[in-house]
Amino acid sequence: MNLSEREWTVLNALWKTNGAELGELVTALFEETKWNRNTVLTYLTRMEAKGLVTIEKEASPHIYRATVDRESCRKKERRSFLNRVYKGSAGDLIAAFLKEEPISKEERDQLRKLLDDMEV
Amino acid sequence: MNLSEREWTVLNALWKTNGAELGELVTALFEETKWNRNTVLTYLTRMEAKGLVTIEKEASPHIYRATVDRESCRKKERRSFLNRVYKGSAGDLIAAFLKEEPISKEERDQLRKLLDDMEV
DNA sequence: AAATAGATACTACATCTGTAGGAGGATTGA
DNA sequence: TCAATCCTCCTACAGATGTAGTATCTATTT
Repeated sequence: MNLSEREWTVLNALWKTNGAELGELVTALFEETKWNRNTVLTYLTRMEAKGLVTIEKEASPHIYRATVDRESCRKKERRSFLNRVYKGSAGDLIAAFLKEEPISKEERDQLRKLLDDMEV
Repeated sequence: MNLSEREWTVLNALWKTNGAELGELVTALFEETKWNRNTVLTYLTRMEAKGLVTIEKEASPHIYRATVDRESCRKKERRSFLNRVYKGSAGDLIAAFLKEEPISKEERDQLRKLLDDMEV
């Protein structure tokens, strides 16, 4: 299954920590989202049921951690985005981001290098 | 609101036409999705309620058209994807696609040109 | 010990999504 | 003209999502 918007938000918070208590997560998320504490708890519980999160229940307070890793979630999301929105045309996709988003000099050089490495 | 996966599928079909009848859409979508005719109709109806589609009801059979244009939908989706998955880091996003997706020589040249044009 | 603040569990509820089924009118091909 | 198709409308229903409220238990602070 694809992650929902909110699940991404929760996971982004979890990935910053190496296991966190509810209170920490609530605080960390509050600024961005204004979520109620129980809202966060509901997300965590549901995400545990889906296998996205583990809850260490022996600890008190419980410790919450992501069980999925960021890069593989990103990868799935890239696939989905590419096919859904660009019908698989990565060139168009990249060009659109390039035109629209500010990219630093260093990043540009790095991207050029990636392109050049493909010329073999 | 973001478009759902299925809404993208329907819109992709609509954008290929310049107004289509239900039967045409059902046929066009069937190969990819195997959707039941009424499923398609439900999507179209709901999408009309959301303002994504217009239904020309004077015509019989009705004519269905997208009211949103592809590029602006793509743009919204890019924003959403970039922030959700890459927290705004376009460089990382582009690098990931570059590394992973096959890009033709022509596209590479075009992307290089885009990069070079930014060097001013 | 009583009040307070956190944490957890359980429940709730409106929407949105995905996926049709059935009824009834319109069209058309035999 | 009668059956076979389409088309549109209306209804349904389960599961996912977004967002908490309540009740309870447990440390902690006064």
